[in-house]
Amino acid sequence: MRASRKVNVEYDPGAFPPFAVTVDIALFSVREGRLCVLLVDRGVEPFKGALALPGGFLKANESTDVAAHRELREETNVDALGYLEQLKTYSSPDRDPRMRVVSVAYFGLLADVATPLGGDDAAGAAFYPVERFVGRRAATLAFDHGVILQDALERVRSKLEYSALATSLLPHPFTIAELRGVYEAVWDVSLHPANFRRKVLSTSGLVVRAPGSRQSPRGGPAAELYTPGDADQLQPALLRP
Amino acid sequence: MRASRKVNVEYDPGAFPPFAVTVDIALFSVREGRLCVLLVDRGVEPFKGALALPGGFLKANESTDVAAHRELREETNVDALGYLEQLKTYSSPDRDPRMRVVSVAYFGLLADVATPLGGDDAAGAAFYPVERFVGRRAATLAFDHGVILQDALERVRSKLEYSALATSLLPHPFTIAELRGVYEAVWDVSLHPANFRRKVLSTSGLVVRAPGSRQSPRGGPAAELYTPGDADQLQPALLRP
DNA sequence: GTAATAGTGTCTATAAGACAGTATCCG
DNA sequence: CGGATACTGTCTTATAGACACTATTAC
Repeated sequence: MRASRKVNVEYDPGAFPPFAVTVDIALFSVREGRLCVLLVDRGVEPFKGALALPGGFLKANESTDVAAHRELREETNVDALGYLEQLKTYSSPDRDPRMRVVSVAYFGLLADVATPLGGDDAAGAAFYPVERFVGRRAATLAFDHGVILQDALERVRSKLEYSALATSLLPHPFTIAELRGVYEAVWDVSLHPANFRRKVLSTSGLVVRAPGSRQSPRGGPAAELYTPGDADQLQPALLRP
Repeated sequence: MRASRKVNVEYDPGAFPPFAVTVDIALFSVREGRLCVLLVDRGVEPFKGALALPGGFLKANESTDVAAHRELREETNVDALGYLEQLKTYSSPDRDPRMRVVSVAYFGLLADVATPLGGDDAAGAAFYPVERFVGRRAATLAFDHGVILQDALERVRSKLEYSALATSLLPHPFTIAELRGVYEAVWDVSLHPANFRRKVLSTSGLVVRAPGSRQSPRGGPAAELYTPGDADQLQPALLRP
C-alpha cells in the first residue's frame, strides 16, 4: 500500500482502473410561469420507460464542457441556450446497475421561445414542471437523476440571488414583470411588484433600458423593455425572501 | 489495485472510451495569519520537481468523496480535517501530457494545530502561502493545478460569506479576534475589529460563548472564548468588503 | 507611562419590506 | 365603468461602516 502512489505516478497502464464518464444535463426553462426541466424517455434497460436527464458518454478527445454542449444540441436547438455550467460529479459505485460510471452533471438555462426539440436524439424529450420531481411524493427519475435535479435546482435558486442569470431564462427584450416571473417561478414565491422593480433597477448592470414598450397581457399600461446588463455578479445581491 | 481491470468485465469494453479518474485536493489552512495550501513535491516526470496538489487515482469501488478522504489521510492526519467539499471536475483532453485523465477536485479546510504531515505518502508535503500561486507572476504548479487552486480559493472566499466555514479553520475554542484573522487571511483584507465583532455576534448560530477567556498575545484584556454554533448558512451573510 | 487590544456605544448611509397612490390599458 | 397592471413615492426597520470611548494587558 505504501508503494501504491509511486505506482500511480509512473502510469503503468494497468495500474489504475478505467471508468466510463458521462455528462448529464438539467436544462431548465420557465414555461407558463412554471419552472420546467428537460427530460427524456428512456427506451432501453435499465430504467426502461423511466424519465431521465439528457446526457451521454464523454468521447475520447473532448472535455465535459464540449460533451455537454454536444449532448444538448442532440436534444434541442442550441441557439437559444442562455447558460451552461458544471454542477457536480456523481461517482457512487452503484449509481449505474450495469457498470462503473462517473457522471459529470451540468445545469443549463433556456429562454422560453418556441423551442424545437428537434435534435437527432430528441425522441421523447420534453419539458416537465420540476415540482413533480422534488420534495416528498416526488416522481422518481432514472439512476440518481432525482438527486442531480435536486442539486441543480438548489444551485439555480441560489445563483439567481447573486448573479444575473435570470435574464438567461428570458428572450430579449423583456419587461420587469417578466423578469419577476422568472424569479417567482424559480424560487416558488410571490414577489412584491413595486419593491422588485426598485431593487432590479437599483442593481447596477443587471438590466439596461431598451427602446419601445410592450402591452401587458392582462390589462394595464404598456411596460418598458429591458435587455441584460453587463453585470455578472449582482451588487447588492437580490436575496430570496 | 492490480485486479482493477477485472471490475468492468460484465459489459462490453468497446462500447465507450475508458478514462482514468483522479481526485485532487486543495487543502487550506491559516498559518501565522496567512492562508496556506498543502502541496507535494513531484518526484517523477512529468512536472518532476514541481509542486502539485495532493491526490491520486480513484479506486474501482470507491466514490470520489471516499477517495478524497483517503488521499488526504495519506498526506496528513485526518483528525483535524474541518471540512471537505467537491469543487469541480477538470477534463481537458490535454491536461495530462501522457494520457487521458479526468480529475475531480476537492477543497478542504484544516485548523492550524500542530499538524503532523506524517502520512504514508507525506514525503515533500508542506503548506505554502497561496499568494505565491495566484494572480500575475504566480509560481506555476504541475498540470492544471494552478487553475484548480485559483478556483478553490475563489470558492472558499465566497463560501465564507454565506456559510459558517470559517470556524473549520480554527481549533476550538477560539476568540473573535482569531475568527477575524481567518476572514482577513482568506479574503486578504483588513476588517474593522468592532464592526466584525458586532456582526459575528448578531449572526445567529455562527458562534456560541464558551466558558473561560484567553490572554491576547500582544497586550490587551483577556478575550472571551467561543465555539462554532449550529448554523450552516449565515443569516444575514457576512459579505466581503 | 505607552502601545496594543477587547469590548461598548453611537451616528450615518444604505437597503428591504410594507403600503398608498396615480396613470394606463382591457373588457 | 371595474379590474388589473405599470410605475412612483414614502415610511419603517434592519444592517454596514465609521468612529469615539473605556477598560485591560504587556512592555
